[in-house]
Amino acid sequence: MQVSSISSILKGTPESGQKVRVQGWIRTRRDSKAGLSFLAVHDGSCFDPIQVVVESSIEHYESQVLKLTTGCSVDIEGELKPSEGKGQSVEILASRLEVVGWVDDPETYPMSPKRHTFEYLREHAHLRPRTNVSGAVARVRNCLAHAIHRFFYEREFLYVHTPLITASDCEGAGELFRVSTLDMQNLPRNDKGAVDYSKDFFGEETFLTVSGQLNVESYCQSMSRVYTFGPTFRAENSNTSRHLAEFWMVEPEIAFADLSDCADLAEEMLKYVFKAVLEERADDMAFFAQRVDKEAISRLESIINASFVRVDYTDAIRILEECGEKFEFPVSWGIDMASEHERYLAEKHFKKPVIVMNYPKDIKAFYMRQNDDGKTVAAMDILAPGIGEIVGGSQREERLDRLDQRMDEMDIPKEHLDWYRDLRRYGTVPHGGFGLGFDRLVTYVTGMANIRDVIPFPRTPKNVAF
RNA sequence: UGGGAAUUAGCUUAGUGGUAGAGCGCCUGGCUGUUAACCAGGAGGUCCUCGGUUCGAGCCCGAGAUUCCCAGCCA
Repeated sequence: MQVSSISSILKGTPESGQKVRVQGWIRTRRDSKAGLSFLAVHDGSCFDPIQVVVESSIEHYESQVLKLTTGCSVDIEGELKPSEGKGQSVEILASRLEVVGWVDDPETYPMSPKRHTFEYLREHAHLRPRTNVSGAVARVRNCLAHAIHRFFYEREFLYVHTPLITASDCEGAGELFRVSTLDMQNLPRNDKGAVDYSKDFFGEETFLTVSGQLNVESYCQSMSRVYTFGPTFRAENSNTSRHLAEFWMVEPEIAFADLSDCADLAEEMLKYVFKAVLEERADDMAFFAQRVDKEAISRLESIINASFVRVDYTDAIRILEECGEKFEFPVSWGIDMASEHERYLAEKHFKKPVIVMNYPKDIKAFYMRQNDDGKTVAAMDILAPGIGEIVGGSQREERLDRLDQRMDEMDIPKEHLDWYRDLRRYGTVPHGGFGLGFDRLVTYVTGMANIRDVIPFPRTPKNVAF
């Protein structure tokens, strides 16, 4: 007999009165000595489990059904019928129940049916998808990823698979993880005593990428509208609730575009995916609003229906200077804003996502386009309440002479970036894009407090156990 | 990487230098179309590790490990 997902059953297929078969795992078992057991069975297809009623007349009731505990896997057939109890509309009256896998020792089963701390769940990352919260996060994460691809596909963007291994170490986005096949116990040396990377796999030093942007720009210069969506790596010793050593980033790049076009794209994309998650994962979002963050749903609704605030860096600094708030780090034009400043703008002053534009050139990357004022570059950050920077983007410097000038000023070696400079030599166009921290997006949408709880197996300093 | 906090039963935790406590979970029994079920009973402890002070250390001191929070770096 064909297996139905619990999601499709709760949506009405098959209909009440028909035979159904489900496969899943026991969440809880409650017995009535009057001769019934109630099983909550889930299969991950939606937030809710389905209630299965098992009468004592079923085969192996005493020896098996009464021994079922949280986590056991089962294969059940029965009749779908309206529930006689409160709390669910339909339930399955079981006619056959097969225990596929038992739980060895119910007392020490780590996912016992009770509340667990997030720290505890992280230590059991392989079992935490069995919990309500991790399951809901997984479905929302999936929904967001799918919506992002859909958003770009509908707008004729090309999804480009940029490389994860790179020789460029000068993108200025942080410390890199080395990639090497050299024998660490016996490193080849050159005549100066330095490690001889010409003996390494690629014949030179290589690293895991910190961004796909430079590569995706190459495709942008032919395909017009492109994006990459993949893992990126930063070897920073960051110990915060919003940093990962391995995280996923969405990086669109558009040709014949300026900074304002980039900001428009980012805003449109965020609204699109917020709308998608509210429509497609209403069950999980209701759970987050109830148990994790009261504002989880209302926050997204209010953002969908309003424009993001756009403010020039120079004006943002003035707001901070004149607000009367005591900051740990003093505010003046030219500073790289600290968390407290970004939080003040997003959480207290504007109380919604803020797009800060046109930053001082000295605190931004070499590839960002210089503005005519000689002081700023066409860069933007989107600051989200509770998260901080969720998007960072810019219009890129499309003029080769200006790009070279910035590379010289910032001591960026050119030998690995001749190909990037070529893009300005042959049919250059104004273009730009942004990077969206996908895991930060999931954190923001769900209202979860820690980014380590929105990615299946978080990589942070001293943590690669799974 | 800096500053702070934490580590006691399967989990969450209380614990005042002198016999190790609770709630939940688990097991057993009772009760009930149950749904955070309820009632009664029971089992369950390397008090993070090493060293020190003390007649005596879960508690005081030192070192280490790990985790969390804040900050920095960023997405």
